[in-house]
Amino acid sequence: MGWTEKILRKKMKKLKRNFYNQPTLKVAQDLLGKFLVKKIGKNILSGKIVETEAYVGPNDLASHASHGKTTRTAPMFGPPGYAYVYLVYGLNYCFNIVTEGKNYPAAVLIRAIEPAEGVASIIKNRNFNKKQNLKSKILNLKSLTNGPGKLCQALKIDKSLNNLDLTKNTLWFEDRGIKIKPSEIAATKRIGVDYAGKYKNKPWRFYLRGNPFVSKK
DNA sequence: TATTGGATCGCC
DNA sequence: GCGATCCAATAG
Repeated sequence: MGWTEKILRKKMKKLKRNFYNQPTLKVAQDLLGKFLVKKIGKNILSGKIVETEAYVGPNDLASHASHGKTTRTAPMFGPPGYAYVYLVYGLNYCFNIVTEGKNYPAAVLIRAIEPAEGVASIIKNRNFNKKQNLKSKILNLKSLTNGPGKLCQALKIDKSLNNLDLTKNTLWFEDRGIKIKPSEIAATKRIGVDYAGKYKNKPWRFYLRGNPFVSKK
C-alpha cells in the first residue's frame, strides 16, 4: 500500500472549535503531528505541523497583544479557532491560530510544516529564483516550508485570510491519527523575541525532535 | 503627521 | 553578516 493511500485510510478529522479553546501551551504542543490543510479551487495543499510557538495572554511581552487591543491584534482578542495573520518586516506573513476564550488574547504561531499534499503547487507558490537549476531545487525541498513566512508563501496565506474561521472549508487543521509522545517534543525559547524582557526565554517554542523541516535556529 | 523597528528571508 | 520593504504603533 502506498504512502498516500495509507494517509487516506486514516481518520481525517477536522479540528473543531473546542480544540482551540484550551490552554495555549497545550494547543501549541497538541498541534504537532496534526495537518494544516488549504483548499485552493479544487486543489488541496497540506503539511504536517512540525514546529509551533505559543503567545500567551496580555502579559506576554513577546506577544503583539501585550500593548492591548489594536486594529492589528483584534483577532487575538476574539473567540478561538480564527486566524491571526500579519505582515512582518514588510515582506513576510505570519500565520497564527487564536486560542482560549474571547477577550483573553492568545495564539499559536505555526512556524514550520512538512509538505504532504500539493507539493508541486507548493514549489510553484514558493517562487524560487528562476536561475536555480533543478538540482538546487531538489536540495531546497527542505526549505519549502521550514519557517513561518515560507509556509505562508507555500500555502498562499496572506492578510486576506486574517480573522478567517479555521473550522470552515478554506483553511483548517486535521487530525490524521498520528500520535506524538511527549518525549518526541522539544521545547526551546521562542525565536526573534529578544525584546521581550523576562518573557524572552520562556520555553514556548515546540518542535518535533529531529524533524528536518523544523526552522533552523 | 513623522519616526521607528519588527513573531523573516535569502543572498553575500 | 546584511539589506529588502511596509505598515502598525508610538511619539510629538
